[in-house]
Amino acid sequence: MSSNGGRAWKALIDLMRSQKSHAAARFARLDLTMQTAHALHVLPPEGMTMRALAEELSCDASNATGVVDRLEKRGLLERRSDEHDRRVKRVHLTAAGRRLRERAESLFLTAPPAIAALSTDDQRTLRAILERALAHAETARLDSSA
Amino acid sequence: MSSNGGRAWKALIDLMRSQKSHAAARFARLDLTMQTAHALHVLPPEGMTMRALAEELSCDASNATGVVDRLEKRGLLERRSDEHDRRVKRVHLTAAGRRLRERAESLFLTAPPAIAALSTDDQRTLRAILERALAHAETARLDSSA
DNA sequence: TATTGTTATACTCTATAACTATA
DNA sequence: TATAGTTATAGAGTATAACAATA
Repeated sequence: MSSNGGRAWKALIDLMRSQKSHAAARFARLDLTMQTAHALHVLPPEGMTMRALAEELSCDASNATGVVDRLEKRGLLERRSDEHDRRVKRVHLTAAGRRLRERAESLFLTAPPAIAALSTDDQRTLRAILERALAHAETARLDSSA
Repeated sequence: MSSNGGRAWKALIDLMRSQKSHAAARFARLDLTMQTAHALHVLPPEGMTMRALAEELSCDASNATGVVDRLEKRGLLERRSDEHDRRVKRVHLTAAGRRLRERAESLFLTAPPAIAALSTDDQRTLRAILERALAHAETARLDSSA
């Protein structure tokens, strides 16, 4: 037999696979991919270094350059050189970027049919368990970078 | 405030994002990507048409050609022309493909640390709820293709 | 005419290595 | 020397359009 954890993981993979194109299509209407949408999502008002953004996007720094290039070309964000360390560039959302982010935020929080069809109880329980799993993931991430 | 369903969806996206490279790295040790691993996973003993495989992979038929090309080049599967309809090609796993699939299967069922760290109760509940969500997704899929 | 599979094309994501300009 | 960011490159996933062979 297989463990519940293993089966849960398999179900998680299958569910994401079945929902992925649906989710991507919704972001595509804003001319965003999951990755560019996430970049808008995590950029704080005070900006963020390229390095930190790459970390947030779970990708190599060279890929963050491309993501920022595409968004900067559309005027959604801008690079500013750091005054104290001229190697560093901080990325800031523009007004247009903040407006688009508002619209993207609601998509992250709109459950697709497969989730919306669950009972209220299931939805609440699912949320609670996934947030506990995320907390474990975050703890592990911090431990490994220490 | 946001709905639990919306929050659950957001947590699902975040969790998959944080686990994706970890999962991909495990399949990479078998020289498989998530997509090629899934192709091996779904191929039945009697083979499958390119069309049906593309449907299973949730991608365009032209992309299935590429996936099958890569696996065929490694001798993991083979294309056979259908006898009754010569437009159709059926894809079959080879012996080597079946052996590799065995090894890949266990990876699909091995929970990453973030899931394994959950309590036994949480793991069982998570599995049950996700499988219900998957059932909803499957129902919707069948309805839309009817 | 419609369908199956393929090719051609273009864009995005991903990783690695090499480079630059700073520190 | 080490670090921040970039460029170059290559492989993979994705979608659309056009095509040949077959039905």
